[in-house]
Amino acid sequence: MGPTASGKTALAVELVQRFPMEIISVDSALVYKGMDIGTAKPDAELLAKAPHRLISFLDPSESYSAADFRDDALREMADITAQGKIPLLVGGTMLYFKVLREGIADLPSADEQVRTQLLAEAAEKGWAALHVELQQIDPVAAARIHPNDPQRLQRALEVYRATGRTLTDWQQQQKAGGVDDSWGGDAASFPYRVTNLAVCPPDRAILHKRIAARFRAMLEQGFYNEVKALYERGDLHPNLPSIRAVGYRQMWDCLAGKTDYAEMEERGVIATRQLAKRQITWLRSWQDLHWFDSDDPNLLENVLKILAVDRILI
RNA sequence: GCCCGGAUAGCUCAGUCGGUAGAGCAGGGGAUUGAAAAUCCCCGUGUCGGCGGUUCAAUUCCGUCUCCGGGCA
Repeated sequence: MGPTASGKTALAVELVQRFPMEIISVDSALVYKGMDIGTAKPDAELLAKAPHRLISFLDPSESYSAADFRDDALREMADITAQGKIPLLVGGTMLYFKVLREGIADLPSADEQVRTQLLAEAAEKGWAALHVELQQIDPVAAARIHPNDPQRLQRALEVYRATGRTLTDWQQQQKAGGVDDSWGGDAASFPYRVTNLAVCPPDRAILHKRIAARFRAMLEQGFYNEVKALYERGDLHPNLPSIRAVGYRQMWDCLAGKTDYAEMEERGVIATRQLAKRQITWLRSWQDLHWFDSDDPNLLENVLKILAVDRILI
């Protein structure tokens, strides 16, 4: 694990070349086809040396979810372990890591019809009114969800309208099932022992420099043309999860003539920094996490020590 | 050289009819259950350009200097 631009891929490639491991990507943007440069996806040469699972299998017009990821990742982990190898989960989408380990409530998936309806109601009455509505049907969720958080409000109401049961109901059922054990998860739901590793520069300023340098490198590698190709398809739009990804959203605005090139670069870098900050917030409260300095010359050696202690590698 | 307009938070600016000031952005902290690279919450003391003057009190008024725009020569 680690924030964006912290060197996760480089470390993973070193590990997978030396040991019987296989990489599973834990990244909500790498899943998309045709989104390579801006997601810092490993290039073909690197993928040949270090294959990644769960990348480049979804069209950018499609949505993916944490629950989808859990299913897919468990399937890949089973496949890798069946071959006598160790799954190496690498990425920066912390919710995916969390859901993989702890499980997720058996909620219905997104319902476009209900969402569209809720959006229309919000446009008419405002989200505050919908928050009041949620307070009446699910006061526990309403207390947790801020009235200004349309995404979560919409979801909580969607679950109720689609199933007649509240979000809180569903989540309590999950807890009763005992799948939220904090370390390894319940054995049936997540039958693995894990070692949690994070790479990150200890100094935020260093991470910021790496982010700016990498965004510039992406532009030099043809990021503009990559997004232009998506833009010109005509069926994609900025409300899709894919196009909302950091960098893509800013480039989209530039292609649409809303911002100029210089502003795109500035905003792209800013959005990346903000993403990194949120990722670090997740990691700070992560249990049993081993931290490593991205720039430590003995990084690999130190990681191997931990893997030995945890008896992942003997 | 002269005239006009600026100079206030890291940036862009608002404001104080004289009682030491606040927005947006950036930045920092936090939340996070089918969109999560998403979505949201909290956090604002800074020689109010320098120096003088008037005043009980000047960032505010006056003078002057410096710098930055723009105009006239």
